[in-house]
Amino acid sequence: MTPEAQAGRPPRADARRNRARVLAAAHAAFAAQGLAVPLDEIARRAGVGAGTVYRHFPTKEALFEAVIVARLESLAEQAQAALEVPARQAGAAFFDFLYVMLADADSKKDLADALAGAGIDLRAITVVAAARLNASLAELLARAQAAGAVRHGIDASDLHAVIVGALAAERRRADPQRPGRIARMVCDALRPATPLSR
Amino acid sequence: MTPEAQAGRPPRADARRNRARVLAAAHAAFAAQGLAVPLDEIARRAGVGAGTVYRHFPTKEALFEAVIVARLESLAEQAQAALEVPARQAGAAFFDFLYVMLADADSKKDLADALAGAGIDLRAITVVAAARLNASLAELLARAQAAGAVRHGIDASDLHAVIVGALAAERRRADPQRPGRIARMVCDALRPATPLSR
DNA sequence: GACTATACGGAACGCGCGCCCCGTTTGTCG
DNA sequence: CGACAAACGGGGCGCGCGTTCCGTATAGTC
Repeated sequence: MTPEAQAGRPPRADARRNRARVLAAAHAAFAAQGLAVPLDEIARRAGVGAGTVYRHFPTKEALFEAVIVARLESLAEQAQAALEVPARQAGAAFFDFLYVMLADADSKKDLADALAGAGIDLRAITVVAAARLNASLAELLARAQAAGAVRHGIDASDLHAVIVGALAAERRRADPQRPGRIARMVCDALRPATPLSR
Repeated sequence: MTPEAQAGRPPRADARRNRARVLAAAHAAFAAQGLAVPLDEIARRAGVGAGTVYRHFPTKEALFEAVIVARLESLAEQAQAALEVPARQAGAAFFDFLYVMLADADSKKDLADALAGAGIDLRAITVVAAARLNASLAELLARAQAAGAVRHGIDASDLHAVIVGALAAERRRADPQRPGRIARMVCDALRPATPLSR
């Protein structure tokens, strides 16, 4: 349609800088307090006015989506990378990634809220990012099961549910001394029963 | 102080009935939608006016607390009952109660929210009820461990975290076809490793 | 250094919801 | 059946927060 319009001219330097600041502040604020955080506080943290936030993101939900999509895409990339291992290491790759995912989201309210769909209806973009992550996750799971490292009888949706649960559990305790304790239990739950593995 | 005042005369019949209605409606509403549900909707569901709700419960949070305390006390009673078994059945008693607890809270948002402390600061009464439940739970766990039915190396706080997580996971999927699937996985995670038990 | 489009900040608006008030209804007791 | 207190209900107030608007500041350009 209007190629010059959709390309536009590059945004001003301070605009780019402020956009980045807002995203970072929103990431921190959402992670710490979930969706409940007032938008004014995000603006304050970013050192900008409320109006500036709205020029970059049309709505608060859009801002939240942007933060979540960024995190989901980061996770999806790592999952993709985990698929690049030989079949024999499929089990290790699966569990390693699970640890990464749970550790990344440790004490972060936003991802858990988003995955749990707490109150908000996820928009198309978010769904796309989540779908990519889920696809990789399902593939990792299937390969780990084929390699005998993960029990049969569970599917991707079970895995998804368990991950959401583990996220909620980890964030609940917020125990910096022993991070990943829940993650270890979950991983044990996924493994086929073996003679005492510890 | 004023014994006639604190005893008072028995409340009117319709007052008792309406109080019960409000509690039931609040239970359903909170379970279905969490804290987010507007108070007017609870009143509407109960078939009363908003003013009536406030005459029985001074604040929305108090109403929420009343609902939660009722559920916690019910669970605490069942946990207490589960302690009445011989030591040899400690493992079964523990897992049975875990199933009850997870099943009871299946697809109920309120309990999970309350246990997770989502946004609200729990008041003294709630804490008392939760403490009683936790004490019984810890005792059940200890006995099950002593009986060799549950692995060592986890404590009551681990258990608590896992339960919160499982609640979140169960409520996420809301799959009426296969209830308790997460619960089964969690129970497997708690058991000491054994030759394939399924 | 001046000019313009772009971006900024924060005051102002509207809405939703928790909470309160008061005219009306209803249960209870003589 | 009549009278009085207890309880009801829903309209209204105030606040918090998402969103918008516009006067001001500043990056980019000649």
